[in-house]
Amino acid sequence: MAGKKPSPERRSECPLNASVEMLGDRWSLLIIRDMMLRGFRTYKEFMECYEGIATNILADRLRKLVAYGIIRAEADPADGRKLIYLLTKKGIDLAPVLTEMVLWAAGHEETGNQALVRLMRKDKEKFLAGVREGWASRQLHRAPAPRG
Amino acid sequence: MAGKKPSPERRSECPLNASVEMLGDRWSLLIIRDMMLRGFRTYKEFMECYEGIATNILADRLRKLVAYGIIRAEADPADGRKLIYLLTKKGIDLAPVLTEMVLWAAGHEETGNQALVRLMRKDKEKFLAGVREGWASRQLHRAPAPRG
DNA sequence: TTTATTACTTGCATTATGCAAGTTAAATTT
DNA sequence: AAATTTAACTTGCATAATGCAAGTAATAAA
Repeated sequence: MAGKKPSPERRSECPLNASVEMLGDRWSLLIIRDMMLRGFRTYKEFMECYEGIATNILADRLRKLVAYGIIRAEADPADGRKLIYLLTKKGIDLAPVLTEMVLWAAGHEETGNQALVRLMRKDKEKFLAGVREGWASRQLHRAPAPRG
Repeated sequence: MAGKKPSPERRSECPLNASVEMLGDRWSLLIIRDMMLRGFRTYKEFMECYEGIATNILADRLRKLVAYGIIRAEADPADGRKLIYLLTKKGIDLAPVLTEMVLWAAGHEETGNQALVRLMRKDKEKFLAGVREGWASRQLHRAPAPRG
């Protein structure tokens, strides 16, 4: 198994705590949502996030997500200014977490994006398979995301 | 449907954002874990959380979780000093979220509590049914939690 | 009636977040 | 080729959240 790090200074060994320490803030999961469901891949695109993330926070979260192995960055061969951020396997594996969080909120709060919710509810497994294959964002949005 | 509140000032209508605004911090989900999986019900018990929550933060999070309708508090008829905190339906419905977060971390990080992880992996649906029926905490821990 | 317990609150230091402006390198326009 | 844009940040500073230690009020136990 490549990629299981011992992690030096966790508050506890609990796997939920590990998730919370990596993802338990107001922005990380929203960035992952924009990558997974909206096909966003560049800094500038992430700045267009509905919720209005601050630029220094975005830079910090991208750095941390890379450090955790949830996303990776590579240079755009077509444009030397751009970095392209991509979900790793570990990042794509967050799809079930995002899905359950969406379904929970949609079931208990007044929320929008009912198209997404319906898709998730109708066939959760199919939706997750779609995310793994990378078509979820194109399915749901204008999705300019070409394959990496 | 009782209990769907319009929520005045969300950063966006996205259901994931709604979840993140309610649960996206370093403590809320750990408190819910301790209620759901360890059978904790009082302030003093929550203070024993593995990760060492500060008392003012605990008070704040309990207040917010009550305000969100995720937990509720009732007086202990047997001891006037005690308040008993209980998960609502909305709170119990977080079981799939917690489960996926646990499985994700356990699959990608070095973590402990493998008994819990095995139970979740072996039969996720059965585990979730157990949480709903309230036996999960007794299954997994010393669990002094009698029924409410 | 004194001591303990429970569930907090308060005050203050530290850390994280948010906002506006500035920087660097690479591309595009003139 | 020079000037302007664009992309991806960084920096500085104000505000908010978190963490720590100590204190408080109500009830219960000794």
